[in-house]
Amino acid sequence: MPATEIIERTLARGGYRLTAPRRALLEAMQDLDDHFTAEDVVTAAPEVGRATVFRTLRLMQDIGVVCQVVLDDGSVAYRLTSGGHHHHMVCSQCGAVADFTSHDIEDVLQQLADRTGYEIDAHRLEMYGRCPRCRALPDE
Amino acid sequence: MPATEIIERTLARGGYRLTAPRRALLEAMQDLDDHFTAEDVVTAAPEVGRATVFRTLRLMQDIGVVCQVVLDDGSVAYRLTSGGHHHHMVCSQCGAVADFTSHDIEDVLQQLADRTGYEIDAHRLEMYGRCPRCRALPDE
DNA sequence: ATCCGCGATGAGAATAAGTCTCATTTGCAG
DNA sequence: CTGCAAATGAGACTTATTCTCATCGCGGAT
Ligand SMILES: [Mn+2]
Ligand SMILES: [Mn+2]
Ligand SMILES: [Zn+2]
Ligand SMILES: [Zn+2]
Repeated sequence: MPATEIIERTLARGGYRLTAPRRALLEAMQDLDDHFTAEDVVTAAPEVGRATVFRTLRLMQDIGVVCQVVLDDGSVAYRLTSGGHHHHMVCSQCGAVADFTSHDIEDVLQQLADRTGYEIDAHRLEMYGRCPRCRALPDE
Repeated sequence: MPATEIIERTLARGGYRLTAPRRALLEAMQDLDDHFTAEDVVTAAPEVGRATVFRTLRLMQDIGVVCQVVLDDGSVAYRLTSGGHHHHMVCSQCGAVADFTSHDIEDVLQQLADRTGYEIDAHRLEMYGRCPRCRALPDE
């Protein structure tokens, strides 16, 4: 949950202009669910042009403020992120996404690289299941 | 690299009809690269209807004959698979995809689940980097 | 404070990607 | 062989994303 201010500073640091549309989109994304589609953003910020939404989404990914989540049906959603490498756990019941990091996972991947001769310089791990809260619920 | 025959048996086992279009698409996919888009298949099998290509792609995923690969730009490609749970390593230089399985990874994920209280019933891991062959090449 | 250049924007068209409809075909169980 | 439910395909349709280009406005320089 990155503060608007931090994000704006990140933008500036990258040499990007701090424009009204970018501010508006940022705010819109913060008001949206924990993950959202490009179209959600278009709808949530009708005053901003469609092209700008897509451009901004890409920009924010580049500077690490927004990340992609691959849902279990293969579709992609976006999500504000506090930056840094991490993974996702998507609850199939309530739809919530949680961020995860794990040294163990990174270690195992490094070992895999060593063992196979591949040079892994990025990876993506998405997990699907049920969150503790949903598991605790009575119902089916 | 599953033999056509095995796939056809898998189809039959699932109670699906062994139709000419399905045969044609299967052959087309085998002739394509190690991964391909839906559009690639449409092009490679012009005699088969567009809708059937998409339907068949989904069907083959359902029966485990085709899997999705999430590329590093977030786009999705398809790939014939010998079935079973596995992960991908995508070479950013030559584009080749290799399948991977690792007990260590599965173990670590199970531990993560235990520790966090999440119930993980599926996951997706894609790795990006360079394959041994490309690393061995002289050039930049 | 003002200016100016270039990055950024938006309306809308264009393209890409995937889905739907429904009349016709066809695999295959009986 | 027959009958019929499953499967197909043409092409329209919907949805997603990119492109174009005239105009705008952020922010470094003065
Ligand atoms: Mn990781
Ligand atoms: Mn796995
Ligand atoms: Zn949940
Ligand atoms: Zn390679």
